[in-house]
Amino acid sequence: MPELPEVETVCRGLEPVLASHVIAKAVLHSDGLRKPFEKGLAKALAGRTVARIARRAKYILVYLDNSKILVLHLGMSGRILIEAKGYKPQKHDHLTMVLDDGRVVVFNDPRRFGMAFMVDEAGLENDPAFRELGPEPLSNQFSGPVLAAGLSEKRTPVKVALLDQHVVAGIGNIYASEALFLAGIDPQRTAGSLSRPETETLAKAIRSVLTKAIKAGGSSLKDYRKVSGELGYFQHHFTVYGRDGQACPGCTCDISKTGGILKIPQAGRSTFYCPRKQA
DNA sequence: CCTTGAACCTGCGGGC
DNA sequence: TGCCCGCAGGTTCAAG
Repeated sequence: MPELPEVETVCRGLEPVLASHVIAKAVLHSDGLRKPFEKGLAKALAGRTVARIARRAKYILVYLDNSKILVLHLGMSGRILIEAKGYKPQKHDHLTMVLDDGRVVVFNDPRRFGMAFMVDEAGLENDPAFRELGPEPLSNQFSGPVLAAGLSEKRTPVKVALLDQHVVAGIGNIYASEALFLAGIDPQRTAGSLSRPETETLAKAIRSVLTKAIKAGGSSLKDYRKVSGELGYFQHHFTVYGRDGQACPGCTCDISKTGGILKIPQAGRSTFYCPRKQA
């Protein structure tokens, strides 16, 4: 679920709930996620006021009033829920924060690939998790030439390169396939073999795909919150991801002969593409 | 250095 | 109905 657009949607939903609010109490309900929780994490949060929420790559940054940041990563299965006063922790809840208005922010993650840790605001860019991150694809730090520079020396398939957070930050397995489809580029192409026009097209496709997904998330966020406190969960309509065997939009060929959209393994993960549009 | 593959976890759906 | 298998949107570490 959580790639850049989903994380961005969660951040936008979290902002009005947390910003300017006091974390009255924080409670850990497990030993940790990927790594054990730092000693004193709950204590470090208690009594702090949240200044603002931001996102970097797939990380949620909760800026506190003491120049420290609570960093959250949703991993594969992490969710943030906003629950009403009196909420009782449930299965796979790892961290809950009771706010000054009684509401409870819940970090739930069944697979425990997520993360939650503190970092000093001043040291954010030097933290191992952030130091080597590539450019934000929706910022003006990102462009065709920047993408070209990131891909040029790579011998991996371009799809695999897009998952490398050093090249560009925030793209995951879904949007890598989606962007390459939109750009009309074969995911099996060697990253370094792309021409300048192709990297330009791909950079634009990345921006387009992510922007549209955020827009979809933003609009569905409102609706979803009417029935549940979960932030950023919504059904996307993907063009190729998860649609193997189905017809590719724009293709007029006979699926019974072509097989439609293909699913292939790359670097241990599934890639979806149309061999006719992405040749 | 670069690249690949496995590991980390739980839950779910499909096939038998 | 139940069991077993493969698979899942991410990151990191070891080994080649």
